[in-house]
Amino acid sequence: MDQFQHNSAGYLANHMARLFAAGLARRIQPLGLAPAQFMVLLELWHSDGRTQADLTAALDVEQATMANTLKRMERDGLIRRLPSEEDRRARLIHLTDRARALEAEAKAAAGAQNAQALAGLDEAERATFTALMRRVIGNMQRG
Amino acid sequence: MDQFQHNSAGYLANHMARLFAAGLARRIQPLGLAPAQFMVLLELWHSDGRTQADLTAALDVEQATMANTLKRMERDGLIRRLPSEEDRRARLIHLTDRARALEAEAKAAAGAQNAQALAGLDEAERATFTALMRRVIGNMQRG
DNA sequence: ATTATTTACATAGCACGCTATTTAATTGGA
DNA sequence: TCCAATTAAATAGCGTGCTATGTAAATAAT
Repeated sequence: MDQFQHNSAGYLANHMARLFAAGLARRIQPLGLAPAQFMVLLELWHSDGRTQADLTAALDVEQATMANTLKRMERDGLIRRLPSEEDRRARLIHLTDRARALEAEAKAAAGAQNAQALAGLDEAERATFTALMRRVIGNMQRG
Repeated sequence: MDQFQHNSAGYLANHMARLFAAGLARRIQPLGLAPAQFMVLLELWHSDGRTQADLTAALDVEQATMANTLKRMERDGLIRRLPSEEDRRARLIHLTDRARALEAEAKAAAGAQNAQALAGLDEAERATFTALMRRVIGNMQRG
């Protein structure tokens, strides 16, 4: 039936994620940021000077995905990589002044996107929604 | 805080959609299909011989995205494009025998992925979940 | 009828996700 | 100690999403 795709959780999840990404992209583009860069910045604003492996684990993406995102962030002047003292294979990721200066505005933009997405949902509905997403994520992670 | 990204609806939506896509990809790969191709096939199994513009609207992606997906599907022997009689700009998309033969197996694979994702959710929870996703999608579409 | 606009599709170029492979450094075991 | 296994990161190649442009056909407006 025609409803199969539009009713399936998988289709809705994909559609919803695309709309989230597009909305966030539109809002942070004036700051010179892309969505995946913003996620890395969230981690680094929280604690700077981490390894690529640490960021990879924190955001649950593949190592190669993170490596490419960091390459673009370095190109764009958002991070610098300094050799680690303890492990000569690793390079620690450090925010630039430019990236540090973007924190408030970027977080506000992301907050606005979340607010728009969740408009009309009361606190209980928001809690239910995120709890259900977490359960579904858990189901797919083990398996 | 560390919880910002992992608790935000946007992060969860992105994560969930990636897990859905990865699970579906793994399940339909033995059939020689990729996720976006499967979505197009769902539309064509339902009604064949449509225009690219029609498929674009049905799946709510950009025209260029659909054009590229259809190019790969043609390359992979899933579709053929026949000139439209009424409009010489348009080419109607037709399933090949190979694509037609994959319907049952591919739908079963997608159903299994959805079942895994929604395991442990009763009917009411599933209904709540999809209803909430639809509301959130609606919020982001208008604006 | 001619011109302007719209429509259908293709293409270029980019972001970001993935798998698979390679290189270099570190760690562990014989 | 020396060799094997592991670990950190880079790179290649691809799928799928996007915006921006270009081209040809169809439609609308003058």
